[in-house]
Amino acid sequence: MAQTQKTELSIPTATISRLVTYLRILTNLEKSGVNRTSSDQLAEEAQVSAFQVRKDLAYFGRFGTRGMGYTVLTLRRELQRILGLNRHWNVVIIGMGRLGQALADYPGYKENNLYDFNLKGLFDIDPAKIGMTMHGITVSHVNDLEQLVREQNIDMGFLTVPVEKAQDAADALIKAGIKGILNFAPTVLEVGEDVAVEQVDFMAGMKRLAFYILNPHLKALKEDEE
Amino acid sequence: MAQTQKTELSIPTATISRLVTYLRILTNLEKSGVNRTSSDQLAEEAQVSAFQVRKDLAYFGRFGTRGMGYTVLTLRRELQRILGLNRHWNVVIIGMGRLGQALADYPGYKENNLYDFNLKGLFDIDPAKIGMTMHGITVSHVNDLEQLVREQNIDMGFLTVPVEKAQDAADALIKAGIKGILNFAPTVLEVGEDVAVEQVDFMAGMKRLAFYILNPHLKALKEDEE
DNA sequence: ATCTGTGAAAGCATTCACAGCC
DNA sequence: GGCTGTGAATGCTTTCACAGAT
Repeated sequence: MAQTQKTELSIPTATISRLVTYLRILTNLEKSGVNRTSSDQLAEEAQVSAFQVRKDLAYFGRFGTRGMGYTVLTLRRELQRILGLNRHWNVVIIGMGRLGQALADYPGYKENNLYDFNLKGLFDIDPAKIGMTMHGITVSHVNDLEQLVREQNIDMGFLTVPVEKAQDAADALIKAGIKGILNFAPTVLEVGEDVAVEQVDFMAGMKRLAFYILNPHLKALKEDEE
Repeated sequence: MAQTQKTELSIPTATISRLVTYLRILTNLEKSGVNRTSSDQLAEEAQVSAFQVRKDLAYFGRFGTRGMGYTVLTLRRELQRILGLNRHWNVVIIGMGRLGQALADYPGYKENNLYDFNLKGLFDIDPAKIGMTMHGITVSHVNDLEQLVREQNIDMGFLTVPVEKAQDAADALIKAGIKGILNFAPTVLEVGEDVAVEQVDFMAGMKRLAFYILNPHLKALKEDEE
């Protein structure tokens, strides 16, 4: 039982990735002072078809004017809302090795009215790291995770621990009540179906790239736009 | 003309991503001293269906024995060969900011007989950076890229420049003869169809994650594995 | 005339069922 | 009996063609 209940309308995951791209393009257009755009223009910048742009938007509503196109400001705001980027997101990092430290130092988590991710906690299990202050935040033991998540309403966790500890760390995040994990460890996490995981793995990207360099014809199933 | 010529057999891009995952699982099994495995075991570890594992492998040949399963060593070697990871890959980094430096420092580009990516050059256009030595390699001006690519047979480039310079840098890589780009800049590169691009963008991952946390039912189109 | 929004068709990827081999 | 390999069926995503709005 509980077979694939189609809740309302299933949206392709590829659509969500493209919405992120469209939002970026709209932001750039807005910064350049452009007021109106079209599915054609968005399609060209995102290198997809104009059909695709319109279909992607149609999953969420009607945002344009026939014969006229889209208002950049309006569509930008709508995509921001759809993606949930019109509110604050509270984030913790678990695993304060090189990568965790680099992410704690990253300057780009806020962009004016576009998105606002707030680093609220840093965690590790290594006694040598606990108590250190990085980027104004003191590193705590993973045991204290649950308390912080409750008190500060944490939304997502970055998982930057060594691969052999990734599942344990994920379990700790989930037990603490976190609903989304950005997983930098090269492993497939087991999580319940109420927890979202996005994978970030540049080595996997390199390996796919190696394949596609060796097999260029497999990428050539594309055409000239126009 | 030149419409979608189906060259031999088009392989889903998702299949390539999964092959990378299967290879990692096989490597771990091998390290643990396991000799034989099955599509069921691989499926469980990769969190896909056993059908999927067999179909993915079937695009490339027959690697198992009916009734018996797969030999870990053999299948690991085959996947390595299919993905092109049984040879050396020569890599350059273009853009020696924080991220470029972190990637130059990364210790994991070789793993025994599993893969071997060699950093052969570091490039920038900032006079302040050119001449500096990082990780034993001197940073050169992008103008010298073409010569190095020819002399050293460079296969791929990591693009770690600011987003507004990404297309120019990609053009320089392509002009120099590089066939694959690992793009860390948040932009869709325009490249010819004989150049492969893989995107690495953790901020985009965060934004998708925000959407899926807000819309958990869209991920719930899955089932219990038995 | 122009460009969006959308049902229908086509094209892909996944799932299935079972034939084939150990 | 057990587990792979694979054509056929299903289901999902993209493409298309055109109706609808300005």
